[in-house]
Amino acid sequence: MPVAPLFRPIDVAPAYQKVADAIEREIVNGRIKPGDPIGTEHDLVRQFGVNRSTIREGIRVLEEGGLISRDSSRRLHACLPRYSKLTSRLSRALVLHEVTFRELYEASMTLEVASIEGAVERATEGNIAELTENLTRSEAVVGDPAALAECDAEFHVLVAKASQNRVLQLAREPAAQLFYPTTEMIVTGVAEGGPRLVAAHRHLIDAIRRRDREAGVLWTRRHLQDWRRGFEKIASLDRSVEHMYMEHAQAARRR
Amino acid sequence: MPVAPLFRPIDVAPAYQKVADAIEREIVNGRIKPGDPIGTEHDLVRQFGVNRSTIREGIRVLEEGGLISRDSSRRLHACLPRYSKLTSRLSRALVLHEVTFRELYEASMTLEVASIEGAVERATEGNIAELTENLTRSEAVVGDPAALAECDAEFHVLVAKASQNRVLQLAREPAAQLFYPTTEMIVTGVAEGGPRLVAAHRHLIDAIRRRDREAGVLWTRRHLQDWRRGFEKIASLDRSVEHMYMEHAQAARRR
DNA sequence: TCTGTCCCTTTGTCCGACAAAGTTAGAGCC
DNA sequence: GGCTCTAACTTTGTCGGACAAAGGGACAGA
Repeated sequence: MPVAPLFRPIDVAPAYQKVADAIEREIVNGRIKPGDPIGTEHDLVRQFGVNRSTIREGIRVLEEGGLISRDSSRRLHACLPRYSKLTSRLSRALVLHEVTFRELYEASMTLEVASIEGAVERATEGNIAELTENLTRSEAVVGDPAALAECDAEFHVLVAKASQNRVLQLAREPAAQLFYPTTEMIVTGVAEGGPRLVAAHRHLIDAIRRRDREAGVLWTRRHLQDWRRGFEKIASLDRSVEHMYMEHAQAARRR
Repeated sequence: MPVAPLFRPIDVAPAYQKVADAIEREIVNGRIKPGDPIGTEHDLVRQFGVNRSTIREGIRVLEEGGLISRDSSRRLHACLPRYSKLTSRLSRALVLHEVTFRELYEASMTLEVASIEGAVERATEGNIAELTENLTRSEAVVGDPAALAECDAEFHVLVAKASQNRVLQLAREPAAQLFYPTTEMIVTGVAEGGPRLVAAHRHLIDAIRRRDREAGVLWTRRHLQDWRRGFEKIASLDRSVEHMYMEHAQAARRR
Protein backbone atom coordinates (compact mmCIF):
# COMPACT_ATOMS: atom_id res chain seq x y z
CA MET A 1 0.00 0.00 0.00
CA PRO A 2 1.59 3.27 -1.10
CA VAL A 3 2.17 5.82 1.61
CA ALA A 4 0.60 9.24 1.27
CA PRO A 5 3.17 11.60 -0.25
CA LEU A 6 4.56 13.73 2.56
CA PHE A 7 7.22 15.63 0.64
CA ARG A 8 7.50 17.42 -2.65
CA PRO A 9 10.62 16.74 -4.71
CA ILE A 10 13.15 19.30 -3.60
CA ASP A 11 14.67 21.64 -6.13
CA VAL A 12 18.31 20.80 -6.52
CA ALA A 13 19.03 22.82 -9.64
CA PRO A 14 22.64 23.97 -9.84
CA ALA A 15 23.33 27.58 -9.00
CA TYR A 16 24.04 28.73 -12.54
CA GLN A 17 20.63 27.39 -13.59
CA LYS A 18 18.93 29.23 -10.79
CA VAL A 19 20.66 32.42 -11.81
CA ALA A 20 19.47 31.97 -15.39
CA ASP A 21 15.95 31.12 -14.30
CA ALA A 22 15.78 34.13 -12.02
CA ILE A 23 16.83 36.54 -14.75
CA GLU A 24 14.57 34.85 -17.27
CA ARG A 25 11.63 35.24 -14.92
CA GLU A 26 12.21 38.95 -14.60
CA ILE A 27 12.31 39.32 -18.37
CA VAL A 28 9.25 37.27 -19.28
CA ASN A 29 7.32 38.85 -16.45
CA GLY A 30 8.09 42.19 -17.99
CA ARG A 31 9.87 43.61 -14.97
CA ILE A 32 12.93 43.83 -17.18
CA LYS A 33 11.93 45.13 -20.59
CA PRO A 34 13.76 44.46 -23.85
CA GLY A 35 16.61 46.91 -24.06
CA ASP A 36 16.93 47.34 -20.31
CA PRO A 37 20.45 46.86 -18.96
CA ILE A 38 21.01 43.80 -16.78
CA GLY A 39 24.01 45.18 -14.92
CA THR A 40 27.60 44.07 -14.93
CA GLU A 41 28.74 40.61 -13.99
CA HIS A 42 30.05 42.08 -10.77
CA ASP A 43 26.61 43.51 -9.99
CA LEU A 44 25.10 40.08 -10.47
CA VAL A 45 27.78 38.51 -8.28
CA ARG A 46 26.73 40.86 -5.50
CA GLN A 47 23.02 40.40 -6.06
CA PHE A 48 23.02 36.61 -6.26
CA GLY A 49 25.88 36.05 -3.86
CA VAL A 50 27.62 33.52 -6.05
CA ASN A 51 30.92 33.47 -7.84
CA ARG A 52 31.48 35.22 -11.13
CA SER A 53 32.14 31.92 -12.92
CA THR A 54 28.71 30.76 -11.84
CA ILE A 55 27.13 33.99 -13.04
CA ARG A 56 28.89 33.66 -16.36
CA GLU A 57 27.57 30.15 -16.92
CA GLY A 58 24.07 31.39 -16.25
CA ILE A 59 24.58 34.25 -18.67
CA ARG A 60 25.67 31.88 -21.44
CA VAL A 61 22.44 29.97 -21.06
CA LEU A 62 20.33 33.09 -21.46
CA GLU A 63 22.46 34.42 -24.27
CA GLU A 64 22.04 31.20 -26.21
CA GLY A 65 18.32 31.37 -25.65
CA GLY A 66 18.31 34.84 -27.16
CA LEU A 67 16.86 36.50 -24.08
CA ILE A 68 19.85 38.68 -23.36
CA SER A 69 22.74 39.87 -25.45
CA ARG A 70 25.70 42.15 -25.23
CA ASP A 71 25.82 45.50 -26.96
CA SER A 72 28.82 47.03 -28.67
CA SER A 73 30.57 47.52 -25.39
CA ARG A 74 29.67 43.97 -24.32
CA ARG A 75 27.42 45.12 -21.55
CA LEU A 76 24.41 42.93 -20.89
CA HIS A 77 20.88 43.92 -21.73
CA ALA A 78 17.59 42.12 -22.22
CA CYS A 79 16.40 41.81 -25.79
CA LEU A 80 13.59 40.45 -27.91
CA PRO A 81 14.68 37.02 -29.14
CA ARG A 82 15.21 37.14 -32.89
CA TYR A 83 13.28 34.53 -34.78
CA SER A 84 16.08 33.61 -37.13
CA LYS A 85 18.44 32.87 -34.25
CA LEU A 86 15.94 30.54 -32.63
CA THR A 87 14.68 28.88 -35.77
CA SER A 88 18.17 28.08 -36.98
CA ARG A 89 18.39 25.85 -33.93
CA LEU A 90 15.24 24.11 -35.08
CA SER A 91 16.62 23.66 -38.56
CA ARG A 92 19.66 22.07 -37.02
CA ALA A 93 17.43 19.71 -35.07
CA LEU A 94 15.56 18.75 -38.21
CA VAL A 95 18.83 17.91 -39.90
CA LEU A 96 19.90 15.74 -36.99
CA HIS A 97 16.56 13.98 -37.06
CA GLU A 98 17.24 13.31 -40.74
CA VAL A 99 13.94 14.58 -42.05
CA THR A 100 13.28 13.98 -45.73
CA PHE A 101 12.76 16.55 -48.44
CA ARG A 102 9.29 15.13 -48.86
CA GLU A 103 8.45 16.21 -45.33
CA LEU A 104 9.94 19.62 -46.00
CA TYR A 105 8.02 19.96 -49.25
CA GLU A 106 4.71 18.91 -47.81
CA ALA A 107 5.00 21.15 -44.76
CA SER A 108 6.15 24.09 -46.85
CA MET A 109 3.25 23.67 -49.23
CA THR A 110 0.92 24.16 -46.29
CA LEU A 111 2.87 26.97 -44.68
CA GLU A 112 3.59 28.99 -47.79
CA VAL A 113 0.01 28.74 -49.00
CA ALA A 114 -1.18 29.98 -45.62
CA SER A 115 1.35 32.82 -45.81
CA ILE A 116 0.20 34.00 -49.20
CA GLU A 117 -3.42 33.82 -48.12
CA GLY A 118 -2.62 36.07 -45.21
CA ALA A 119 -0.58 38.35 -47.40
CA VAL A 120 -3.32 38.66 -50.00
CA GLU A 121 -5.72 39.59 -47.28
CA ARG A 122 -3.60 41.93 -45.19
CA ALA A 123 -0.49 43.14 -47.01
CA THR A 124 0.18 46.85 -46.55
CA GLU A 125 1.58 49.22 -49.13
CA GLY A 126 4.88 48.97 -47.30
CA ASN A 127 4.91 45.18 -47.61
CA ILE A 128 4.20 45.42 -51.33
CA ALA A 129 6.96 47.96 -51.75
CA GLU A 130 9.43 45.64 -50.03
CA LEU A 131 8.36 42.75 -52.23
CA THR A 132 8.66 44.85 -55.35
CA GLU A 133 12.10 45.99 -54.35
CA ASN A 134 13.06 42.35 -53.82
CA LEU A 135 11.72 41.47 -57.26
CA THR A 136 13.81 44.19 -58.87
CA ARG A 137 16.92 42.82 -57.22
CA SER A 138 16.01 39.28 -58.26
CA GLU A 139 15.66 40.33 -61.88
CA ALA A 140 19.11 41.85 -61.74
CA VAL A 141 20.76 38.64 -60.49
CA VAL A 142 18.74 36.11 -62.44
CA GLY A 143 21.95 34.68 -63.84
CA ASP A 144 23.64 34.26 -60.47
CA PRO A 145 22.21 31.18 -58.71
CA ALA A 146 23.61 31.94 -55.28
CA ALA A 147 22.35 35.51 -55.23
CA LEU A 148 19.01 34.50 -56.71
CA ALA A 149 18.51 31.79 -54.11
CA GLU A 150 19.13 34.35 -51.41
CA CYS A 151 16.61 36.71 -52.98
CA ASP A 152 14.09 33.88 -53.17
CA ALA A 153 14.50 33.06 -49.50
CA GLU A 154 14.06 36.72 -48.63
CA PHE A 155 11.02 37.00 -50.87
CA HIS A 156 9.19 34.32 -48.97
CA VAL A 157 10.15 35.83 -45.65
CA LEU A 158 8.61 39.07 -46.89
CA VAL A 159 5.44 37.29 -47.97
CA ALA A 160 5.13 35.74 -44.52
CA LYS A 161 5.74 39.14 -42.98
CA ALA A 162 3.00 40.60 -45.17
CA SER A 163 0.58 38.06 -43.69
CA GLN A 164 0.90 40.03 -40.44
CA ASN A 165 0.88 36.72 -38.61
CA ARG A 166 4.00 36.29 -36.57
CA VAL A 167 3.12 32.78 -35.50
CA LEU A 168 2.99 31.69 -39.11
CA GLN A 169 6.11 33.67 -39.85
CA LEU A 170 7.93 31.74 -37.19
CA ALA A 171 6.42 28.36 -38.02
CA ARG A 172 7.59 28.45 -41.61
CA GLU A 173 11.15 29.48 -40.83
CA PRO A 174 12.78 26.15 -39.97
CA ALA A 175 11.59 24.50 -43.15
CA ALA A 176 12.40 27.56 -45.23
CA GLN A 177 15.96 27.67 -43.92
CA LEU A 178 16.51 24.14 -45.11
CA PHE A 179 14.98 24.87 -48.48
CA TYR A 180 17.25 27.72 -49.26
CA PRO A 181 20.46 25.87 -50.14
CA THR A 182 18.64 23.56 -52.54
CA THR A 183 17.20 26.47 -54.49
CA GLU A 184 20.68 27.43 -55.53
CA MET A 185 21.42 23.90 -56.72
CA ILE A 186 18.22 23.77 -58.69
CA VAL A 187 18.59 27.15 -60.35
CA THR A 188 22.09 26.10 -61.32
CA GLY A 189 20.99 22.78 -62.74
CA VAL A 190 17.80 23.77 -64.56
CA ALA A 191 18.27 26.25 -67.39
CA GLU A 192 14.87 27.93 -67.26
CA GLY A 193 14.76 27.76 -63.45
CA GLY A 194 15.85 31.35 -62.77
CA PRO A 195 13.37 33.08 -65.09
CA ARG A 196 10.52 30.84 -63.94
CA LEU A 197 11.30 31.66 -60.34
CA VAL A 198 11.27 35.38 -60.99
CA ALA A 199 8.09 35.11 -63.05
CA ALA A 200 6.37 33.30 -60.19
CA HIS A 201 7.39 36.06 -57.79
CA ARG A 202 5.98 38.63 -60.19
CA HIS A 203 2.66 36.83 -60.34
CA LEU A 204 2.62 36.52 -56.56
CA ILE A 205 3.14 40.24 -56.04
CA ASP A 206 0.47 40.88 -58.61
CA ALA A 207 -1.95 38.59 -56.80
CA ILE A 208 -1.26 40.34 -53.52
CA ARG A 209 -1.79 43.71 -55.09
CA ARG A 210 -5.10 42.66 -56.66
CA ARG A 211 -6.12 40.86 -53.45
CA ASP A 212 -6.66 37.80 -55.63
CA ARG A 213 -6.48 34.89 -53.30
CA GLU A 214 -7.01 32.20 -55.92
CA ALA A 215 -4.13 33.47 -58.03
CA GLY A 216 -1.89 33.74 -54.98
CA VAL A 217 -2.51 30.17 -53.95
CA LEU A 218 -2.18 28.94 -57.52
CA TRP A 219 1.18 30.59 -58.10
CA THR A 220 2.51 29.53 -54.74
CA ARG A 221 1.64 25.94 -55.61
CA ARG A 222 3.25 26.25 -59.01
CA HIS A 223 6.32 27.85 -57.53
CA LEU A 224 6.76 24.99 -55.08
CA GLN A 225 6.00 22.40 -57.72
CA ASP A 226 8.72 23.95 -59.86
CA TRP A 227 11.09 23.51 -56.96
CA ARG A 228 10.00 19.91 -56.62
CA ARG A 229 10.43 19.10 -60.29
CA GLY A 230 13.85 20.71 -60.25
CA PHE A 231 14.82 18.84 -57.13
CA GLU A 232 13.73 15.49 -58.47
CA LYS A 233 16.10 15.95 -61.37
CA ILE A 234 18.89 15.93 -58.81
CA ALA A 235 17.75 13.56 -56.09
CA SER A 236 14.84 11.68 -54.61
CA LEU A 237 12.39 13.53 -52.40
CA ASP A 238 12.86 10.74 -49.89
CA ARG A 239 16.50 11.62 -49.36
CA SER A 240 17.08 13.06 -45.93
CA VAL A 241 18.38 16.56 -45.53
CA GLU A 242 22.12 16.31 -45.75
CA HIS A 243 24.48 17.37 -43.08
CA MET A 244 26.18 19.72 -45.46
CA TYR A 245 23.31 22.16 -45.28
CA MET A 246 24.30 22.89 -41.75
CA GLU A 247 27.18 24.94 -42.98
CA HIS A 248 24.75 27.36 -44.56
CA ALA A 249 22.70 27.49 -41.42
CA GLN A 250 25.72 28.08 -39.23
CA ALA A 251 26.96 30.91 -41.40
CA ALA A 252 23.50 32.47 -41.35
CA ARG A 253 23.26 32.26 -37.59
CA ARG A 254 26.52 34.04 -36.99
CA ARG A 255 25.43 36.92 -39.18
CA MET B 1 41.36 52.98 -56.15
CA PRO B 2 40.73 50.09 -53.79
CA VAL B 3 43.64 47.84 -53.02
CA ALA B 4 43.39 44.15 -53.77
CA PRO B 5 42.30 42.36 -50.59
CA LEU B 6 45.31 40.70 -49.05
CA PHE B 7 43.77 39.40 -45.87
CA ARG B 8 40.60 37.61 -44.84
CA PRO B 9 38.78 38.97 -41.82
CA ILE B 10 40.19 37.15 -38.85
CA ASP B 11 37.93 35.27 -36.54
CA VAL B 12 37.83 36.98 -33.19
CA ALA B 13 35.13 34.89 -31.56
CA PRO B 14 35.76 34.29 -27.86
CA ALA B 15 37.29 30.98 -26.93
CA TYR B 16 34.19 29.50 -25.32
CA GLN B 17 32.28 30.15 -28.55
CA LYS B 18 34.95 28.44 -30.58
CA VAL B 19 34.80 25.45 -28.28
CA ALA B 20 31.04 25.27 -28.68
CA ASP B 21 31.26 25.66 -32.45
CA ALA B 22 33.90 22.99 -32.74
CA ILE B 23 31.87 20.44 -30.81
CA GLU B 24 28.70 21.43 -32.67
CA ARG B 25 30.45 20.89 -35.98
CA GLU B 26 31.46 17.39 -35.01
CA ILE B 27 27.92 16.56 -34.04
CA VAL B 28 26.10 17.97 -37.06
CA ASN B 29 28.71 16.47 -39.35
CA GLY B 30 27.89 13.13 -37.84
CA ARG B 31 31.39 12.40 -36.59
CA ILE B 32 29.90 12.40 -33.12
CA LYS B 33 26.61 10.53 -33.17
CA PRO B 34 23.71 11.05 -30.77
CA GLY B 35 24.46 9.06 -27.65
CA ASP B 36 28.21 9.18 -28.10
CA PRO B 37 30.13 10.38 -25.05
CA ILE B 38 31.87 13.74 -25.35
CA GLY B 39 34.48 13.09 -22.70
CA THR B 40 35.03 14.74 -19.38
CA GLU B 41 35.63 18.42 -18.93
CA HIS B 42 39.22 17.62 -18.18
CA ASP B 43 39.53 15.77 -21.51
CA LEU B 44 38.20 18.83 -23.31
CA VAL B 45 40.61 21.06 -21.39
CA ARG B 46 43.47 18.97 -22.73
CA GLN B 47 42.11 18.76 -26.27
CA PHE B 48 41.29 22.44 -26.69
CA GLY B 49 44.11 23.73 -24.55
CA VAL B 50 41.94 26.22 -22.68
CA ASN B 51 40.87 26.60 -19.11
CA ARG B 52 38.11 24.54 -17.62
CA SER B 53 35.96 27.63 -17.00
CA THR B 54 36.12 28.35 -20.70
CA ILE B 55 35.15 24.78 -21.55
CA ARG B 56 32.26 24.95 -19.15
CA GLU B 57 30.90 28.11 -20.74
CA GLY B 58 31.02 26.43 -24.11
CA ILE B 59 29.25 23.40 -22.72
CA ARG B 60 26.44 25.55 -21.35
CA VAL B 61 25.85 26.97 -24.81
CA LEU B 62 25.53 23.52 -26.37
CA GLU B 63 23.47 22.20 -23.52
CA GLU B 64 21.00 25.05 -23.89
CA GLY B 65 20.82 24.35 -27.63
CA GLY B 66 19.90 20.75 -26.85
CA LEU B 67 22.86 19.30 -28.73
CA ILE B 68 24.49 17.72 -25.71
CA SER B 69 23.23 16.74 -22.32
CA ARG B 70 24.37 15.02 -19.19
CA ASP B 71 23.25 11.55 -18.24
CA SER B 72 22.43 10.33 -14.76
CA SER B 73 26.05 10.50 -13.75
CA ARG B 74 26.36 13.97 -15.29
CA ARG B 75 28.73 12.81 -17.97
CA LEU B 76 28.44 14.58 -21.28
CA HIS B 77 27.09 12.95 -24.40
CA ALA B 78 25.68 14.15 -27.70
CA CYS B 79 21.95 13.81 -28.12
CA LEU B 80 19.13 14.45 -30.55
CA PRO B 81 17.63 17.82 -29.64
CA ARG B 82 14.14 17.31 -28.27
CA TYR B 83 11.53 19.32 -30.09
CA SER B 84 9.67 20.36 -27.00
CA LYS B 85 12.81 21.83 -25.44
CA LEU B 86 13.52 23.92 -28.51
CA THR B 87 9.98 24.95 -29.27
CA SER B 88 9.37 26.13 -25.73
CA ARG B 89 11.99 28.74 -26.47
CA LEU B 90 9.99 29.78 -29.51
CA SER B 91 6.83 29.99 -27.46
CA ARG B 92 8.65 32.23 -25.05
CA ALA B 93 9.71 34.44 -27.95
CA LEU B 94 6.15 34.66 -29.21
CA VAL B 95 5.03 35.79 -25.78
CA LEU B 96 7.71 38.46 -25.65
CA HIS B 97 6.71 39.63 -29.11
CA GLU B 98 3.17 39.92 -27.74
CA VAL B 99 1.44 37.97 -30.49
CA THR B 100 -2.33 37.96 -30.39
CA PHE B 101 -4.64 35.01 -29.95
CA ARG B 102 -5.98 35.77 -33.40
CA GLU B 103 -2.55 35.03 -34.85
CA LEU B 104 -2.35 31.84 -32.80
CA TYR B 105 -5.80 30.79 -33.88
CA GLU B 106 -5.26 31.44 -37.55
CA ALA B 107 -1.89 29.70 -37.67
CA SER B 108 -3.18 26.75 -35.69
CA MET B 109 -6.13 26.37 -38.02
CA THR B 110 -3.69 25.89 -40.87
CA LEU B 111 -1.27 23.68 -38.98
CA GLU B 112 -3.80 21.41 -37.31
CA VAL B 113 -5.71 20.89 -40.53
CA ALA B 114 -2.49 19.94 -42.27
CA SER B 115 -1.69 17.55 -39.41
CA ILE B 116 -5.01 15.77 -39.61
CA GLU B 117 -4.72 15.48 -43.39
CA GLY B 118 -1.37 13.80 -42.96
CA ALA B 119 -2.70 11.62 -40.18
CA VAL B 120 -5.70 10.52 -42.20
CA GLU B 121 -3.39 9.58 -45.02
CA ARG B 122 -0.60 7.90 -43.13
CA ALA B 123 -1.52 7.01 -39.55
CA THR B 124 -0.33 3.56 -38.53
CA GLU B 125 -2.13 1.11 -36.28
CA GLY B 126 0.28 2.15 -33.54
CA ASN B 127 -0.67 5.81 -33.94
CA ILE B 128 -4.35 4.97 -33.76
CA ALA B 129 -3.78 2.89 -30.65
CA GLU B 130 -2.01 5.80 -28.97
CA LEU B 131 -4.82 8.15 -29.90
CA THR B 132 -7.43 5.71 -28.63
CA GLU B 133 -5.59 5.30 -25.38
CA ASN B 134 -5.48 9.08 -25.03
CA LEU B 135 -9.21 9.26 -25.69
CA THR B 136 -9.91 6.74 -22.96
CA ARG B 137 -7.92 8.81 -20.50
CA SER B 138 -9.71 11.98 -21.62
CA GLU B 139 -13.09 10.41 -21.01
CA ALA B 140 -11.99 9.51 -17.50
CA VAL B 141 -10.99 13.08 -16.59
CA VAL B 142 -13.70 14.97 -18.45
CA GLY B 143 -14.67 16.71 -15.23
CA ASP B 144 -11.15 17.84 -14.40
CA PRO B 145 -10.25 20.85 -16.58
CA ALA B 146 -6.52 20.80 -15.90
CA ALA B 147 -6.14 17.10 -16.66
CA LEU B 148 -8.41 17.35 -19.68
CA ALA B 149 -6.43 20.27 -21.12
CA GLU B 150 -3.28 18.23 -20.77
CA CYS B 151 -4.92 15.29 -22.55
CA ASP B 152 -6.06 17.62 -25.31
CA ALA B 153 -2.58 18.97 -25.84
CA GLU B 154 -1.22 15.45 -25.99
CA PHE B 155 -3.95 14.37 -28.38
CA HIS B 156 -2.92 16.95 -30.93
CA VAL B 157 0.73 16.07 -30.54
CA LEU B 158 -0.24 12.50 -31.33
CA VAL B 159 -2.22 13.56 -34.39
CA ALA B 160 0.79 15.49 -35.67
CA LYS B 161 2.96 12.48 -34.96
CA ALA B 162 0.56 10.31 -36.93
CA SER B 163 1.07 12.58 -39.93
CA GLN B 164 4.59 11.15 -40.09
CA ASN B 165 5.79 14.62 -40.96
CA ARG B 166 8.32 15.83 -38.45
CA VAL B 167 8.60 19.27 -39.98
CA LEU B 168 4.91 19.82 -39.46
CA GLN B 169 5.14 18.29 -36.03
CA LEU B 170 7.74 20.85 -35.11
CA ALA B 171 6.09 23.79 -36.84
CA ARG B 172 2.86 23.43 -34.87
CA GLU B 173 4.51 23.09 -31.48
CA PRO B 174 5.13 26.72 -30.54
CA ALA B 175 1.54 27.72 -31.20
CA ALA B 176 0.20 24.58 -29.55
CA GLN B 177 2.20 25.23 -26.40
CA LEU B 178 0.58 28.63 -26.07
CA PHE B 179 -2.87 27.22 -26.68
CA TYR B 180 -2.69 24.69 -23.94
CA PRO B 181 -3.21 26.92 -20.89
CA THR B 182 -6.27 28.55 -22.43
CA THR B 183 -7.95 25.20 -22.99
CA GLU B 184 -8.10 24.70 -19.27
CA MET B 185 -9.68 28.11 -18.74
CA ILE B 186 -12.25 27.46 -21.43
CA VAL B 187 -13.22 23.99 -20.24
CA THR B 188 -13.63 25.46 -16.79
CA GLY B 189 -15.76 28.34 -17.97
CA VAL B 190 -18.00 26.59 -20.50
CA ALA B 191 -20.22 23.88 -19.09
CA GLU B 192 -20.51 21.69 -22.19
CA GLY B 193 -16.88 22.33 -23.16
CA GLY B 194 -15.40 19.10 -21.81
CA PRO B 195 -17.87 16.70 -23.45
CA ARG B 196 -17.69 18.57 -26.76
CA LEU B 197 -13.92 18.37 -26.70
CA VAL B 198 -13.94 14.64 -26.09
CA ALA B 199 -16.60 14.11 -28.75
CA ALA B 200 -14.47 15.98 -31.29
CA HIS B 201 -11.51 13.76 -30.46
CA ARG B 202 -13.68 10.71 -30.95
CA HIS B 203 -14.78 11.91 -34.37
CA LEU B 204 -11.20 12.69 -35.31
CA ILE B 205 -9.97 9.23 -34.42
CA ASP B 206 -12.88 7.82 -36.33
CA ALA B 207 -12.00 9.90 -39.39
CA ILE B 208 -8.39 8.75 -39.23
CA ARG B 209 -9.46 5.16 -38.92
CA ARG B 210 -11.81 5.43 -41.89
CA ARG B 211 -9.24 7.45 -43.85
CA ASP B 212 -11.94 10.05 -44.29
CA ARG B 213 -10.17 13.24 -45.03
CA GLU B 214 -13.24 15.44 -45.31
CA ALA B 215 -14.47 14.37 -41.90
CA GLY B 216 -11.04 14.89 -40.38
CA VAL B 217 -10.77 18.43 -41.68
CA LEU B 218 -14.34 19.20 -40.71
CA TRP B 219 -13.95 18.07 -37.12
CA THR B 220 -10.60 19.77 -36.72
CA ARG B 221 -12.23 23.01 -37.86
CA ARG B 222 -15.14 22.53 -35.49
CA HIS B 223 -12.82 21.66 -32.64
CA LEU B 224 -10.86 24.87 -33.14
CA GLN B 225 -13.99 26.93 -33.63
CA ASP B 226 -15.23 25.56 -30.32
CA TRP B 227 -12.06 26.76 -28.75
CA ARG B 228 -12.54 30.14 -30.33
CA ARG B 229 -16.11 30.52 -29.20
CA GLY B 230 -15.13 29.52 -25.71
CA PHE B 231 -12.23 31.93 -25.72
CA GLU B 232 -14.31 34.84 -26.91
CA LYS B 233 -16.55 34.41 -23.91
CA ILE B 234 -13.52 35.22 -21.80
CA ALA B 235 -11.51 37.70 -23.82
CA SER B 236 -10.99 39.26 -27.21
CA LEU B 237 -9.02 37.36 -29.83
CA ASP B 238 -6.97 40.49 -30.29
CA ARG B 239 -5.60 40.31 -26.77
CA SER B 240 -1.94 39.46 -26.79
CA VAL B 241 -0.72 36.30 -25.16
CA GLU B 242 -0.21 37.15 -21.52
CA HIS B 243 3.01 36.85 -19.70
CA MET B 244 1.40 34.52 -17.22
CA TYR B 245 1.43 31.70 -19.74
CA MET B 246 5.15 31.59 -19.49
CA GLU B 247 4.85 29.91 -16.15
CA HIS B 248 3.26 26.92 -17.81
CA ALA B 249 5.89 26.87 -20.52
CA GLN B 250 8.69 27.09 -17.98
CA ALA B 251 7.30 24.22 -15.95
CA ALA B 252 6.95 22.13 -19.11
CA ARG B 253 10.49 22.81 -20.18
CA ARG B 254 11.99 21.63 -16.92
CA ARG B 255 10.16 18.32 -17.18
C1' DT C 1 26.55 -13.80 -6.04
C1' DC C 2 25.55 -10.03 -3.31
C1' DT C 3 26.91 -6.21 -0.28
C1' DG C 4 29.38 -2.76 2.00
C1' DT C 5 33.54 0.08 2.06
C1' DC C 6 37.37 2.71 0.42
C1' DC C 7 39.49 5.30 -3.22
C1' DC C 8 39.57 7.82 -7.39
C1' DT C 9 37.30 10.75 -10.73
C1' DT C 10 34.19 14.24 -12.06
C1' DT C 11 31.35 18.04 -11.42
C1' DG C 12 29.82 22.41 -9.35
C1' DT C 13 31.48 26.13 -7.08
C1' DC C 14 34.75 29.30 -5.21
C1' DC C 15 38.98 32.45 -4.98
C1' DG C 16 42.26 35.32 -6.91
C1' DA C 17 44.64 37.15 -10.87
C1' DC C 18 45.69 39.58 -15.30
C1' DA C 19 45.58 41.39 -20.19
C1' DA C 20 42.72 43.64 -23.47
C1' DA C 21 39.10 46.57 -24.60
C1' DG C 22 35.91 49.98 -23.33
C1' DT C 23 34.48 54.02 -20.35
C1' DT C 24 35.03 58.05 -17.79
C1' DA C 25 37.06 61.98 -16.02
C1' DG C 26 40.26 65.41 -16.04
C1' DA C 27 44.20 68.09 -18.13
C1' DG C 28 45.44 70.84 -21.70
C1' DC C 29 44.45 73.54 -25.89
C1' DC C 30 41.82 76.44 -29.02
C1' DG D 1 33.47 77.92 -22.78
C1' DG D 2 33.92 74.05 -25.84
C1' DC D 3 36.88 70.57 -27.74
C1' DT D 4 40.50 66.98 -27.81
C1' DC D 5 43.65 63.89 -25.91
C1' DT D 6 45.36 61.20 -22.32
C1' DA D 7 45.34 58.67 -17.99
C1' DA D 8 42.87 56.12 -14.62
C1' DC D 9 39.24 53.11 -13.83
C1' DT D 10 35.91 49.35 -15.09
C1' DT D 11 34.49 45.33 -17.32
C1' DT D 12 35.05 41.25 -19.82
C1' DG D 13 37.44 37.01 -21.25
C1' DT D 14 40.62 33.87 -19.73
C1' DC D 15 43.65 31.62 -16.66
C1' DG D 16 45.43 28.81 -12.58
C1' DG D 17 44.41 26.51 -8.56
C1' DA D 18 41.39 24.78 -4.86
C1' DC D 19 37.76 22.00 -2.44
C1' DA D 20 33.32 19.61 -1.16
C1' DA D 21 29.84 16.53 -2.83
C1' DA D 22 28.42 12.88 -5.59
C1' DG D 23 29.24 8.96 -8.63
C1' DG D 24 31.82 4.90 -10.31
C1' DG D 25 34.82 1.17 -9.68
C1' DA D 26 37.58 -2.11 -7.34
C1' DC D 27 38.01 -5.04 -3.62
C1' DA D 28 37.15 -7.63 0.54
C1' DG D 29 33.81 -10.09 3.22
C1' DA D 30 29.30 -12.59 3.88
